[in-house]
Formats: sequence, C-alpha cells, structure tokens
Amino acid sequence: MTTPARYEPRMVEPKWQAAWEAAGLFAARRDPSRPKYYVLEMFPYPSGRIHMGHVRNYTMGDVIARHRRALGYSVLHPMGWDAFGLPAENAAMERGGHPKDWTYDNIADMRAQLKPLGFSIDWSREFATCDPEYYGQQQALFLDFLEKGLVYRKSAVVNWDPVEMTVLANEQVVDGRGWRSGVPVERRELPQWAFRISDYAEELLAALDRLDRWPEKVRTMQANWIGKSRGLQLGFSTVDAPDGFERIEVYTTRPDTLRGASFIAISPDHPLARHLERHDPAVAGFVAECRRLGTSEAAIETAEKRGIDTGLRARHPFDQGWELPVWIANFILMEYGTGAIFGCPAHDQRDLDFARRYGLPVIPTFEALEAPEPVGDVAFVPAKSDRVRWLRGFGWPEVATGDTAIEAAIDFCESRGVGRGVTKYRLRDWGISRQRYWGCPIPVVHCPDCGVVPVPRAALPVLLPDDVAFDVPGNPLERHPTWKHVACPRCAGPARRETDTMDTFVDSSWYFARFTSPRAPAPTDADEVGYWMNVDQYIGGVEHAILHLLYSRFFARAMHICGHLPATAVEPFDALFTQGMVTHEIYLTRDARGLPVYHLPEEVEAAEGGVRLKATGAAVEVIPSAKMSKSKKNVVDPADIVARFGADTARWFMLSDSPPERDVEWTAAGAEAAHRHLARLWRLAAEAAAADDPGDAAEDAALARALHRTIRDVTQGIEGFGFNKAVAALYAFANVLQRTGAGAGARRGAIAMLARLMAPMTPHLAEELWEMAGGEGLCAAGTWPVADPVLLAEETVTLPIQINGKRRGEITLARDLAPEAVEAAVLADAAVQRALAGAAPKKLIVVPGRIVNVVV
RNA sequence: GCCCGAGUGGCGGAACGGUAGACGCAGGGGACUCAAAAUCCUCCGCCGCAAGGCGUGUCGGUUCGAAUCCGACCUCGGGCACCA
Repeated sequence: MTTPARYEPRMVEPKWQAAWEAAGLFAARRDPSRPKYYVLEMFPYPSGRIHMGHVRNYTMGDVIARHRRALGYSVLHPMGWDAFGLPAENAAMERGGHPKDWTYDNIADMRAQLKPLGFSIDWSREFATCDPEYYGQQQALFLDFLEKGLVYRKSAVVNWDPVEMTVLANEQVVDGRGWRSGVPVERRELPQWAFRISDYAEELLAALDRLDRWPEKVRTMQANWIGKSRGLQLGFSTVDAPDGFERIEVYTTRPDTLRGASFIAISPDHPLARHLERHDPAVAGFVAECRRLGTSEAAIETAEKRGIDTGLRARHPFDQGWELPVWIANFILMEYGTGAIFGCPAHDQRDLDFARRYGLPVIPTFEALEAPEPVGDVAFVPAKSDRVRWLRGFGWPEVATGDTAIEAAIDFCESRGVGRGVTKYRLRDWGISRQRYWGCPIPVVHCPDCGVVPVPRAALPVLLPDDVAFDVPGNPLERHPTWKHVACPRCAGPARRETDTMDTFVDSSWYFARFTSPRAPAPTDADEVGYWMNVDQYIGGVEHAILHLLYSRFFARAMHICGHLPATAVEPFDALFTQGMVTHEIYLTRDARGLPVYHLPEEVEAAEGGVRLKATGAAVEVIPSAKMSKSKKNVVDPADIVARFGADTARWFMLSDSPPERDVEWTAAGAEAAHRHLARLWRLAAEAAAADDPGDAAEDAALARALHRTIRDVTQGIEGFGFNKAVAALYAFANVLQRTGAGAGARRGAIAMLARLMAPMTPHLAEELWEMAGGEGLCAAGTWPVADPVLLAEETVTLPIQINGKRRGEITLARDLAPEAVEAAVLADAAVQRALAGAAPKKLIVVPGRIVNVVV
C-alpha cells in the first residue's frame, strides 16, 4: 500500500482534480441520445476575492451537477463573470488604473481561488460580459430589439450631483447627498433608452402561475412588483388654472371613496407643478426641496409627508359647487398612475397624516358595522372583502364590501361620463441608459439630419476606447476627444455616437442563453439553445428575486420574438432555488472616542470570561452574526480554509447544519468538526482496506440495512434541496460504520457505496474512499446507488400512546397489524388502563404507523 | 413607508397536523497516555430528590392532537427600479 497514513487533502485534492480534467468529465456535450440537465448558479461579480457565499452557492450547484451526471444526464454546468459595473470605475477613481485591467486581474484572481474547490464546471465555456465577443452580440440584440419596437427613447429622472456634474446611482446617494461631494442631489431629467417591459406586464404576471418550481415567495414578490390594479381614471376640472391645465387626471383604486375626497395632490414632477414652479417662488422652493430627495422610492416614501397648497381649486365631479384644494405633495410618484390623486383621509393613513398636518377635512364614506368610531389619528382601512356600512355611497346597498362598492362606483361613474374603469400596472418600462464608461456601448449614432441611426451590423462590436481617464468627474466617453465623433452611417455627414452605456442588468439578462454556445457568431445557435435550454435548476440569492429574474423573463420573450430563443424558452428557468447568506459573528473594540474598531476572526481568541484580542489581550465585544462584509471585518477567506483544511471541508461545512434557503453561520469550531469527520471517514476506509476479518452474517445484514436507509435519505436530501438532511444521514451512517461488527469485505462494500453518496458533496475524499475500497475507475464517473426496498422494510413499529393529547407511553407492534388489533392492544396497555380507571374511552384515534390517542 | 421572508436547547438545526430537540457544535464525566495532542466511550431542553410539571418570538383561535393551520402583534433579515 502506498497510500499515506492519514487524510492529506492538500496532497490528494490537486491529484483528483487533474484526473477529472484528464478524463474530460465535465465538458458539456450535446448528446441527443441522453437526457440533458442545465444547472446554473448566478454568475459572480469579479470583486477580486471569492467569499464564503460563493463557496456555498457553487457547492450547491455542484452537488446537483454531479448527482445528475451520476444519474446519466448530459450536464451543462458553466461559469462566467458579470464583469461590467460601477465598482471598476470607482476603483479607477480611487486607486488609479484602468477598469479593464482591474476587472481582468480580478477575474484571474477569482478563477485561481475557485478552481481548487473542485467544482465540476465546464471551464471551456467561460466568458466575461465585458469581453467584446459577448457585448458585441448584446449590441446585435439591441439592434434586433430596436427593429421590433422593443426599445425606445424617453425622458427619465436621474440623481444629479451638482458638484461632480455626474449622475449618481441610488447607492451613491446617502441621506439625500452625494457620497463623495456631500452636497444635496437633484432629480434631473435626461433622454434615456428604455425597453418596453411594461407591454408584457400582463403576460409576465400570468406566466408566474406556470412557474411551479419557483419559490412561492418569489412569485408573490414579482406579482406585487408588476402590481396589477383595477381602478377609475377621472378628470377633475380646475378653477382658474393656467392654460392647458383645465383638467387634472387622477387615478384611484378606491373610487368608492370619491365622496370622501378632501384634496387633490399632485407629484412635484407633475407637468402642472413644473408649470407653477416657473411662476411661483414658493412652489419653486418646495419643488426644489422635493427634488433633493433623489430618485429612490424608499427615500421618498420614508421622508416626512409634506406639501404646499397651490391655491388652485378643482371641482368635485358629483357637485360642481364643491371645490377641492390642489396640493403638491412630496410622496406622490409621477411614475405611478397619472402622478395625481384625490386624498380621502378617512380611509388612507397617509392621506390622513397629510390632512391632519395641514388642517384638511376628514370625511368618512363608510363605517364599521359594529361599534363604529369617529376617525381620529388612525384611518379606518378595513380589508376590501369586509362588509361595512356606507354613509356616502352612490347607488349600491347600504351594507356592502369594498370590492362590491368599487365595481359599483366604476359602473356608476362610467354611466355618468365621469372617468372610466381602467387596469393599470405598477411595472414601469426598463430604463437602460447609464452615463458611464464601464458598460456595453449602445450601438446607435445621433445625426443632426437623420436623427437616431443604428450602427450597421458589420460595424459591431462598438468597442469601448481604452484611452480614458478617471481623474475628472463625468462620463469619460462623453469627454473622449475622438471616440464619439463618427460619420453618420446613413448620410455620411458628421454625427455623434451615443455615449450612454447599458445597465448591467442587460448583461445578466441573457448570459444563461450564451453559455449554450459561448463562441457562436450570433447571440445564440439554434441547435445548441434547442438542446440545452431551459436552465433546469437556477440557484442564487433571494436579493435577485425581482429585478434580475423579471428582466431575464422579459429578455427571453424579446429574444424569442427576434428568433434567438425557441418558444419553449420564454420562461428560461424551469426551477429556481434561492439560497441564504453566510454570516459570521462580528468582533469589535472601542477607540478613545468610543467608536467601534472591527477585528478579523483570526485576530481574536476565546479566553476566560469572554473573547480577547490575540495581540493585546484586550476584551472584545461580540455582536451576533450578520452577513459577511469587509467593512465589519467578519469575513473568512475561502482560500485560507482550503489551504488549512482542504476544499472538501469547506464544501461539507457549507452544506451541513443550516437548510440551504436559510442563512448559515460560519464558525471556526464547525469547520474543524467538519474536517475531523472527513478524516474519520478516511481512517475507517484505510482500516477496512487493510483488514480481512470475516465478521458475522447478522452484523453484515444490519450494516446493509443502514446503508440502504442512507441511500434513500441522501437521495431524498439532494433531490429535495435538503443538503443538511443528506449530511445528517451521512453522519448517522458514519456512526454505524464505526461501531459495526460487520466483516472487512462488507465494510469495504459499504464504504464504496458511501463514496458514491458523498461524491457530489466531497468529491475528492470520495475518490480516496472509492480507491481504498477497491473501486474501479473514477468515482466521479460512477452511477448513483439505488436503495433496495427489501432492505428498507421494517418488521415492527413503535407507536407512542397519547392520553388526551399528552404522550403517556408507547407500544411496539407488528408493522401491518389490523387497526382493530391495534385498538385492543392499546386498551390492554397498563398506562391506558390506569387512565381509564374502568371507564370506556370517549374516543380512540389510531393513525396507522404513527400514533394512538385515547380521549378519556 | 410599501412588498416578501424568518424566529425551536448554550449554538446551527430535525420533525407528511401525530413521540419536539434527529444530526452536528459547545460543555460535563470517563478510557487510552509518563503527560499532552489525536482518538474512543458516555451524559447533555428547563424546573424538580422524585412523581411530575413547563417548554418551538408574544397573545388569542381551530383541532382528539399545533413548531406546523388561522388572526393580531413583536423582533430580525431581503427588495424598493442607477449596488450587483
């Protein structure tokens, strides 16, 4: 025997990785004779270091990929890089250098950290979205979308930093101020390119029902995001308003409260507000202040509700003598509905807060059936399905539900010519223009004579220029001396390139399709997408539940319209799994001013009476686990873990303990325990390999039964995304294996099967076990074990006995005893006899094979 | 503010509406050792000597039976359209 005397992952892991590579096991091959399986984890942003979240994400995908391969599928499991985006430009500004170098260096670093983890990835398909080969095809897609009318120009608001003269991302706006300049941001309108996703709102909503292998919560979030609503759109005629503003169009989902209206409120971005702004300094001041909130909906909605009375009045549609004041309010969004509402303070908390602040009337339109109370500081907002008594209805029964009243109100208004019933969606068109360098150039030219002219396809890709500088603010493409100056493709006259680049969500909206033919001279290859699509299992963080996944669903439809995807692929992800984060405790001490100073986990140690700094012995505060983040220093570098324990330990620990959809806490003790367990298995295998004891038949049979239960449980665990349960079953089997009196041959047979069961999770160790147990060839090329039903059958069953729902004893009976016989046996039980004290039971519930409950 | 989740021993968690705490960590006790490491055995929800009682974020409800279903609330997390 030449095997080393103990488990040495540093030596064996590279060996097996080389063996897999030499055997070409992970190259995805289009093989129509076999079923295919496409497993995809959301591709990483190349920040430069992989983190434990990546390890968890890609380990889960690898378990699925290796399991499916063992089941005989032709598996596609690719990897790439979501490589455009802000951080590269921020790095260039802060540290100098070029976004391109920063990005490709990071990719090289991360690839080097990822490969030692032993993932069964087809690396030949790797690409980065910043490769001209990729973004050039994306530009071709853009031109296709343009031809089909799926892209258009519109005006949209952005965060404008008046000092940096730059558009800021929402992330770069902190408390309404630019993160670098510190000055209040402004909302500013710019012409932008947008995709017509809102045309597909109904389709994207309806199709959610068919995504039955997506988490319910994700479908709910998407449905709410699309936000289909039924309501009334009506015009309020104005009194003495400026020309062109004779009517204010209002959208409401509660037309039943129309007779409780107390004011009209319009958005600060409403055309009327913009008009008044030019003539009224007070309005101008208020509107300017609103624009300092930036564009983030969260910021707008959490800001204090404020408004200004325009002095204009609007007539109530049911009573021309009833005039409502017109206010501009900071919480009305121009993007939703018509950008104007009527306020009914009695039945909307936000309207009520506003009315109380500004002394506006509160007019209830309905009240509770029982114990009605006047509205104080809490609006009366029952569920629409609740029945209420109407005080100011118009034509429906006095007692009715909100739902009934809404439909009746729409009918009534339509019959009187006051507005019309409409269906609206909250979903807005997808603005993709970014005033930044490090993104995919939008392939159009602006010609003073011809207007917007697409770049000819032969001229694609429109390459980003390399000679750019980031030492001055603004878009480097805009400032570049020559790049934007081109001849118009149509008239050959002087024209200007579009200097906006695309939102990086565009890049990630079709990468899954590109993986099927990453070097094709078109966005996709019909044979390849036909074979590989759809993604059978998609895995990623729940933070992408709405935007990325919704955009991808739209993109798949648009690509289908342009002939790049088959009709069967308009829903590109058959199954979705959203995994939890990796968390860690946070360690901190305080500086002289009491501000926190964070410390890396390796800088602290547990000591008497708490945690201390290794260097100084200072006491350390421990904060409960939170998502690993560099700023809090609660990070563990996967490369360190691999160097210390090996990849299999990192993989095993990431799968154990926590269910995959929940957060998992990284602990040093847990990682060490995982490593100890793997070393124990290695030892058991080495012992079995060297032994030749005959054992005995009963022990051999007991081991076989335990093995087959394990096969069943691990298979169920993997197929049901219960990796932690599969791990628990494998721990339990290791305990059996350790204590068994079975013979060496039986033990080797069991270890060979154990190797196959562990191969998806700890593939390197599995090869070791497989080899020591005398297995032929590579374990990674093997087939998945099948549990023998005969060995799973149990002969007896132990039933707990409850008396009045409390457990009071148990009884062991033959497995398939008739219910009457079970009842008789239960009634004869001593504990039951005692509880009954001679009386007959009121009720006897027998759940076969489960439990018995005696009600006395 | 709005939408979506999650809360079970000291800790991570397990449990088709049917024995709450599988499996692991930490901890206690023991074996081996000159000693230590490693390894192995064993105990381990809380209160109680015991009988027994109490326990799944809080408060109610449905049920023979609730961690699980329903309602209200609390806390923590994710998303809110230019972070990815």
